[in-house]
Amino acid sequence: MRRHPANYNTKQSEAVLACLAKHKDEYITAAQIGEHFQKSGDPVSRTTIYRQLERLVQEGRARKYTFDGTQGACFRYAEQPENEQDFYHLKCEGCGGIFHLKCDEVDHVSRHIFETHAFQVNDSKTVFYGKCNMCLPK
Amino acid sequence: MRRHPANYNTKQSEAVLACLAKHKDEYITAAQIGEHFQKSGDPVSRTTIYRQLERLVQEGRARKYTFDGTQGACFRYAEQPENEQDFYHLKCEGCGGIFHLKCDEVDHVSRHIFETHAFQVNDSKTVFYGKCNMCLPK
DNA sequence: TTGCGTGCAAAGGTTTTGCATGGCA
DNA sequence: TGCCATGCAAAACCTTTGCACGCAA
Repeated sequence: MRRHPANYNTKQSEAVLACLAKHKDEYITAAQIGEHFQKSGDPVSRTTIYRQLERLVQEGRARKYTFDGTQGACFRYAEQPENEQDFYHLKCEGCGGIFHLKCDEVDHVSRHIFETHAFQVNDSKTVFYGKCNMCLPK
Repeated sequence: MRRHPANYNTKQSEAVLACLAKHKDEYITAAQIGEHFQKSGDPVSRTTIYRQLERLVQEGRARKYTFDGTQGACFRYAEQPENEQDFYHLKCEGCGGIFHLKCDEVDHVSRHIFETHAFQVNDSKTVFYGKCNMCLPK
């Protein structure tokens, strides 16, 4: 039988996805997902978490990011937006927060870069580093 | 005696900086710097490389980046541009190449994000992920 | 002697892989 | 039986830290 994504899942697969959904837009790490399961009284091995995350990314149900972190580089994961819409990311170097940006002006620049500089921007992965409102001096 | 940056350097410090200069705009890793010294017949310990890189970044003579890599997250380093100018980065997800972008339109968006979305963009760290000319389908 | 750069070794992280087990069709 | 998800342990990385040594002021 040809498996469809919909029934290709196991308990842990769904659990990992549910965890990403619960921590919507938080861009959690594999370790954090592990802690989540630990607390919920149903621990899942780190290995399984990584394998499920990899699968979810392959299936287009999760996204993998490499944001600049304070303690070192590591991968972070988030749910794939349901409507497939793309948005830019603002990463605050002060508080570490990650914000979404949906903005026509940026879309315009994205097109401009493609037309003028022959580079096709993948909006959802693009990251503007900087300082958020709260972290700006004064 | 108060040391000045100019005479605060040792052989390895200069060597690391020279290596960054030699691999200009390549955004090399600590490991690659190590290989560079290995090949040149004058090996330097990994520890020293990291320490010199940290110092160079502190002194504003090098920049530290966290680019999304294929084989995992790690830090990459590059010379600080002599004229202190900032530019955006285009990271090709196909070939892994990193390109510089100096563009008024992007500068404009940078200001727009600050004025409208209250987020101050650090231009030199901002990364547009996507596909370069060579890697675009067709 | 004092300060500091250096390098070895070890530690602390994250992520991946090998292998045996167990569930389910 | 056969497939495959699971989990333990170990490996492979990257980066940082502790400690002792040696050079130069």
